Amino acid sequence: MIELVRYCKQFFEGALTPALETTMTDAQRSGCPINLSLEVLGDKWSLLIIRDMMFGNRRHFRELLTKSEEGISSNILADRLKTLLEQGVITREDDPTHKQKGIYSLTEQGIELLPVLAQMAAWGYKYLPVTEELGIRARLLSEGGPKMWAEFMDELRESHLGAKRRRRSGPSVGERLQAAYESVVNGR
Amino acid sequence: MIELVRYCKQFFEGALTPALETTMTDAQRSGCPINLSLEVLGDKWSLLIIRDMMFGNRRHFRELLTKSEEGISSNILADRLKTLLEQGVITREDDPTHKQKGIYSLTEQGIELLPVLAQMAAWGYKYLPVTEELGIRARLLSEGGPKMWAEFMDELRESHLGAKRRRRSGPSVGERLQAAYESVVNGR
DNA sequence: CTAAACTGATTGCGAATTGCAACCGGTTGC
DNA sequence: GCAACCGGTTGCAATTCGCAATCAGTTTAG
Repeated sequence: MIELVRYCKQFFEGALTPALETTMTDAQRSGCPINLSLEVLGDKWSLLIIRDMMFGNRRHFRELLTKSEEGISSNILADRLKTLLEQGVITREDDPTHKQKGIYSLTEQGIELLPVLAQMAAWGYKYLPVTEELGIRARLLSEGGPKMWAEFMDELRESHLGAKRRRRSGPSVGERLQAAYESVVNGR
Repeated sequence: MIELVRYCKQFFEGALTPALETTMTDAQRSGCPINLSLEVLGDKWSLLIIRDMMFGNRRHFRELLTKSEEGISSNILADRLKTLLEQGVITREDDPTHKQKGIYSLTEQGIELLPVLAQMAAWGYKYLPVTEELGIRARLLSEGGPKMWAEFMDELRESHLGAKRRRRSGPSVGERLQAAYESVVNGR
């Protein structure tokens, strides 16, 4: 793995355009899919940002900053958003209603992180000291299984990618999760 | 969350025994299952160690250290093994054949990280520049689906927990994954 | 029209974490 | 008895993290 880095270095050194150099800064340790995923998402914040975008409908910088349960700081948030943008997990576009606001959206690649989050949530729910309010979504998603995940991903494709979705009867998965959360918060 | 930390600090400060201090170092940021999972596994190495224990049959310190595709350093490995032990993801016992060797095993909690790894591998395989050799396991696991995962987890329960497993016909999932990997390495 | 609040960030700085190499005492195999 | 191997530990430099303060431009309230 280190050999590979050395190889890349001697191969590219001095011959890179600045533009390429900035995109090649990530020296990958191996071509293993788990390792590559961890190099993109393997820290304490990236997946939390994705979580908030998926389940909390946070689409603006300030929303992600202040409505975060864990209290991310602004420089970390800015850095992670930049990385996720570069990796193609999210996109950013200007908000037409406010010249400074940006709207962050999940890409298809980002939406397909839902099963990862769902499995991670199920594991945490089973083995870690999860709060009742914050665990209810994990429980419902786990019970709903891959079928529910697929439905939720379809909803995300609608709200983040603008994809048309065939109409369903009854409340959406997102609405059901939110309602369940609120009913726990309000003491049932 | 920060308030909680401050509260704990003023509550415990100066009144902690050293023993309690070492076990209370982890100040959790929130009771969200995803966050709690990330506080245990949210770094670049922990899940790679689990991966090597699951798919590479690495059970000793030196095996994990030297046969790692990515080249983990010994202090990091020691630190992560300690954390995973404390969190109940793995266990350690003395190797009866060698007074210095320890045998690390996955607990049931650790074995149930397989779906997380499988989803992460599937995502990486789909979206990241995965090597053919190192991607073949991810492809087979993805195609095999939850049924194959469950079978593999049963095999892990046998090799790590000493659980009895009802006999199956044909090669095990572990053997099939290994054979597929080798056939790719040997140029088919 | 002006002041306050809000926008998405950036900067500075101390503290914690990481990565690397060297090293350690004890054990095993030859 | 001696080299190789065992699971780690230590020292140190470099990077990253977390926090608070700050910034320039934008919107809103009075």
